Amino acid sequence: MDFDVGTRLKQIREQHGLSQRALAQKAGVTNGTISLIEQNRSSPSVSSLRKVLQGIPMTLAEFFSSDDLPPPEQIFFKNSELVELAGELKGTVGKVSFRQVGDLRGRNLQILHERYAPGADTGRTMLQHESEEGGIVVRGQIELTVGDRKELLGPGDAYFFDSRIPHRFRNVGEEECELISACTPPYL
Amino acid sequence: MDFDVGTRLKQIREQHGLSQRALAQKAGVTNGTISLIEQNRSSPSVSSLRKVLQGIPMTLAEFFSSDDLPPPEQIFFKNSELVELAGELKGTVGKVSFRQVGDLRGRNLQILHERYAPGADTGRTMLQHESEEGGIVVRGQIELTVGDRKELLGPGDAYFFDSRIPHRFRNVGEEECELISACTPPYL
DNA sequence: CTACCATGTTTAATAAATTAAACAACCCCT
DNA sequence: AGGGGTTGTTTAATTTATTAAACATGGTAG
Repeated sequence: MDFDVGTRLKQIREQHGLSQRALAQKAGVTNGTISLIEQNRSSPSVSSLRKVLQGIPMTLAEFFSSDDLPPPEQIFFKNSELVELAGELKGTVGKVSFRQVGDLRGRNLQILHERYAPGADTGRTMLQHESEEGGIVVRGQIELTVGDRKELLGPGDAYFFDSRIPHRFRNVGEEECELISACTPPYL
Repeated sequence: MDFDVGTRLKQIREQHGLSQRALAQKAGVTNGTISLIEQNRSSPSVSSLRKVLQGIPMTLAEFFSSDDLPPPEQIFFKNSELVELAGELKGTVGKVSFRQVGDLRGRNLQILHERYAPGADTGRTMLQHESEEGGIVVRGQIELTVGDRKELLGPGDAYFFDSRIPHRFRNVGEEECELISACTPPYL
């Protein structure tokens, strides 16, 4: 957990086009404080940091959520690629199957049970919400396009991607398609 | 941005079954420090807070991403109670159905596609991970017990609850049960 | 009931963050 | 060139957090 508070603050401040003094005034601290923090020569109290971030403005959660999470490398998962977790669950009785999509270190997720009529199509290409989404196909087939990758997914197949990448769902079959998905943070 | 650091820390510490002294030792600070922070009588420096959280362990981002969501009041959702979102999605073409489980303000979620053989049963009653979980039944029937509430869920029905509440899944039918769930933060 | 061990709280001494003000460097303008 | 304005940095004084140790409470065994 080596979080570089100083560099992070400087980065954010400059991204907002603020000088140390300008930010200091809006935040109600002195410019010296900002300087020392950015050099990591003092570790601000959270109350100070909160004041500083109020001048941005930005929440503490946003500040520390700068683990610019690299987009997961694997996007499409075939049925057999789902990770079975039942074996690692303690206290289970009988035959239980828990199968996980990818190696998620998820964020806020919205669970969706989606159905697509034959020929149905979502033209959604851009998301302002920085979010991730994933899902599992239950019935039928769906053509999923994510960036420059395209895949036809059938029952048991799954997907997981950063939804800032343009994407699209199309039911190219003649059967209704049913899938269950999750999105983080919630799409609506 | 009124983040209650003290209350938050106390909450987390107790959820992990640690005393102030136990946490202090693991973190490399004194018990008095923990006490004062929890009473909001001192605002820790982020370096101190980082040390404390390392004893949990927990990242700063996770710590501040605690918009203490009150446990959702509704636990069981009948098929018809799922919230249809397709109408609010812009740019869709054709017949698309997006149905959401509850009014989630989710956190880190783990997506699971679960199957239960007839008679299968999870005896899991306690979770140390503060987490939420939810899911949708795809096939078969499952008896879900959450705290003092019990419900038999069939295809299309769903659930959503705070998994710190003792809970249990039982397939009481003669058919295999299949459901898709999500858990936040990841269970394993 | 008493002794003991764990818990959280408080207090004076110490260490560290924050301030206020001065310093140095840079750019722009006349 | 030389002001006037800005930038970020530094330094001594002050405020605040942190420590170490004592205090108070609660439960439990003997």
